[in-house]
Amino acid sequence: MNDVARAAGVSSATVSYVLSGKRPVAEGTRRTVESAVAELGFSLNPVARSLRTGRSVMVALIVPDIANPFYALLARSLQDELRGRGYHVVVCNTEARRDEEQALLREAMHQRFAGVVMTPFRLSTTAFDALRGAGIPVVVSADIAFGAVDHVAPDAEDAVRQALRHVADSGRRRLGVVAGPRDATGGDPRLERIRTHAAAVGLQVEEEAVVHGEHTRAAGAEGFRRLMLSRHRPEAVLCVNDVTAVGAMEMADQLGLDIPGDVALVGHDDVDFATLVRPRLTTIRYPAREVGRVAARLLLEQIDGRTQPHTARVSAEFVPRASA
Amino acid sequence: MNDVARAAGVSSATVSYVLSGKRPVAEGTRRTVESAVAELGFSLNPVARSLRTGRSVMVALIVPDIANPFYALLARSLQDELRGRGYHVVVCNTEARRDEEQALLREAMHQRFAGVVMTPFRLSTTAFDALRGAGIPVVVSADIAFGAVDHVAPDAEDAVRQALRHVADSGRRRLGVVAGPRDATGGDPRLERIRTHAAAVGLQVEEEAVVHGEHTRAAGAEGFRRLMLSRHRPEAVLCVNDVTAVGAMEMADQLGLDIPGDVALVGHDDVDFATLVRPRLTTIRYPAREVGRVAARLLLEQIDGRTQPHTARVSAEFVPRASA
DNA sequence: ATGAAAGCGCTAACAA
DNA sequence: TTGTTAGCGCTTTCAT
Repeated sequence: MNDVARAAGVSSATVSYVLSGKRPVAEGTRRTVESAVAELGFSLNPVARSLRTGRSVMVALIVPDIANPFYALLARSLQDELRGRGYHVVVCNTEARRDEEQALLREAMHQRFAGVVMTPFRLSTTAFDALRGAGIPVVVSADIAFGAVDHVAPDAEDAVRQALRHVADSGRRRLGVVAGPRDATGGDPRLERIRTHAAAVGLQVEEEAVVHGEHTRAAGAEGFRRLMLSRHRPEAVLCVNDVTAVGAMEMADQLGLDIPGDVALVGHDDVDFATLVRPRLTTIRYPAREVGRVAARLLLEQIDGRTQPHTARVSAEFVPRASA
Repeated sequence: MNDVARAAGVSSATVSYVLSGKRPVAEGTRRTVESAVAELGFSLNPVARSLRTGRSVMVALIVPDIANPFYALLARSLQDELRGRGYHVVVCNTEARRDEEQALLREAMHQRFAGVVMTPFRLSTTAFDALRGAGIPVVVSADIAFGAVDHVAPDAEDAVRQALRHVADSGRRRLGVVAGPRDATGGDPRLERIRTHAAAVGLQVEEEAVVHGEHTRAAGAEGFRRLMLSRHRPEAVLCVNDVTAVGAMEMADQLGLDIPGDVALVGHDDVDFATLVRPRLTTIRYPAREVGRVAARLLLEQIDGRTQPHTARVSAEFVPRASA
């Protein structure tokens, strides 16, 4: 920057102000500086800037697994929205483990990240206090709220109600659920929602018809197997997300069970491959792209000065296809 | 850091040396400092460190689209390997566009990134000279080499030969190819490999049986459609990757064509959903996880001082399933 | 074995 | 309207 200042015959402060526009600069001076900048191909050093301002240009996206297509699409969307404002997205995988979640949050603080977008699984609901204290904007994308931070929450009541009515209408009674991990923070809201609406349409969700596991293909397969081998085999199974649902499908194949003939199957999320599997997966869509957009919006609002926490609702939607 | 120094009754230099281990420190001093660090919950400011050393702790992963499951898995793998050494992965999407590729490379320089892992598509082969000049480690994951930079290259001759023999053995003669974009740097090596080995097993690849397009589902569908509606409809189609192959599958469905009955289909990559579609996709596996591992290894070697460019070969493998 | 001090490149008070 | 300057927190040379 000093080179530019010298070339333009001004002080480095003036160069800084020309570049940032934070203080009026005489037209002529501005032009001289700008051409010196162009001449020398100069550009600001973001690291020095970060040190001085205490804020970097990196936004952490902290999710269980970027290889899960839901999070991959969320990452893509978030980046598309943030790039225009000059922010970069650092992707971090927690594997839904509490220690990783905490470690990554700490790291985000140390690195003075410009913001954090996270889907926490096992964090305590007060885990973001430190970040907030450090003035780092946070957006949580989850079924439940985590303290007083911005929250992108699904509006899924209608969709789940429709899904369950759809299942009930096909004459099924006994419902099974492949739920999330038992020790996730706040339990499993998707499971609770299913319970609530199941009751309303006369569906039974026995205690032993709920199996818990991680949000992975393997866990989905295993959970589904347990359900199918239980005394009171469910006639319809809802899965906590599409990845587990696909695991369930593969297991059905192995067990020689027909979907939806022998058992109906419903997922959550509507990821890319939901229309690729056969039968096509009936699911409750939670739009990753829009979640990314909304998260970016909330984050930028905070960066721009909003301090009051907001909750934005994103509508889920029932998507009946062939598996139920 | 000054707080720690004061608390321990030493200079900040000593604190720095205790933390970095770059100079011997008396056992007693070390302990005093360490407990002061623990006491105050101190940790180094990575931004200040980056400013001073001229190297940040961020590694850019620059790919066409992180929502493509191949790249998503590559990202995951790269992070798993790099995290232990304290590096973070910044994911950048180019949409395979030259201007984005260049812009992101420039940005990586300005940000003083610790390294760049990239799958370039339309860059000139000298595009990395500037980065190299700035001393920033680069690893390219691509079919072709890009100048004198580290290169993770597929070793695919055997796999492609097997694939084509497999197709030939099933009695097909006319081969179609859904290839990559026409203006990609270095053409389309996958296409060329197919051409070479097709000749060897007596398969014909007519000029009009090659269609070009992006590596997307939509482009795959469109390319496949053109092939199927051409005068000399191919009896087998090879796709540049699995995403396009799945697009082709969907198009086959729409056109009322049976796979592999009416036309055999082979993909590239073996992404997650290759076993999810029906029929299961026959493909040429290119192991994303290992690509990530190898890229990380090469990158770390450079960070640790190697300057001589290396090429690492990763074996592709023919995976016969139901679509061909 | 340890300390003093310069300086990485920038921003923002304060001064003129 | 512009300049001077202090420092952000660290690493590293040089001195002790």
